[in-house]
Amino acid sequence: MADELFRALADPTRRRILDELAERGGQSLFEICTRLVTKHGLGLSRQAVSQHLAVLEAADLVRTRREGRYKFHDLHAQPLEHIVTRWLRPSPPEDTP
Amino acid sequence: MADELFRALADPTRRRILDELAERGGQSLFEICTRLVTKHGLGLSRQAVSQHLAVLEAADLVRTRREGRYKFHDLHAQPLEHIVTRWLRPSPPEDTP
DNA sequence: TTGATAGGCAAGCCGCGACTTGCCTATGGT
DNA sequence: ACCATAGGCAAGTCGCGGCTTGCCTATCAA
Repeated sequence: MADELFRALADPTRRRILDELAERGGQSLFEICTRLVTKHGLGLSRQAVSQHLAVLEAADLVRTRREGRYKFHDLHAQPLEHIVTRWLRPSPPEDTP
Repeated sequence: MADELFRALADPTRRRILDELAERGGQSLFEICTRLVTKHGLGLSRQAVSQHLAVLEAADLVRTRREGRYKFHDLHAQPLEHIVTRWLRPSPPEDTP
């Protein structure tokens, strides 16, 4: 669980996606894709973004809802609390690699 | 800067090292090495740990001080605050189903 | 129904990161 | 002086992760 969280955060593109969803929730795959290209100047394919979103969803950092042929993505920052409670406030370690 | 921070946190062994230094600061390379092997049951060489510490030091998550032929390592959790201020602060906490 | 749109699946390429191996420097005890 | 200890450096192996390519399914509008 913590493994997937930190793995998801390891990639700079995925962090950009989190930034995007933080400032504007409920975006579809194509919205995120075009915004990353235009606003952030990143050149990546739709599938690349799709795979990034899958990793973020596996880490529970992004929640999705389907409506018709659209799939909307929302940021879910709560798992980040674990990082704070692990080292910023001393607490027993909990990792299972 | 943020790049090195998240890259450092991506590896489970490095997280273990942070846990170790959190519960007992000022350890040398060999101390960390033996503790990881005995307490956590990890099998890694001295050089592996040394390289991990270098990554953690580059991310400013570990501060070191030399004394004679010893090099002591201490946890420096302050960079983790950036994670909180990046996604946790801007958006208030959500529901937890 | 047809075509366009939104998204998914799977195989493959490729570079980076984790780890090892071998050798080197330096400090300190005796 | 000698040798053990503490650590560093560099090259090499190897698997995994990011990305592409190609094709497939599903939904909606005309």
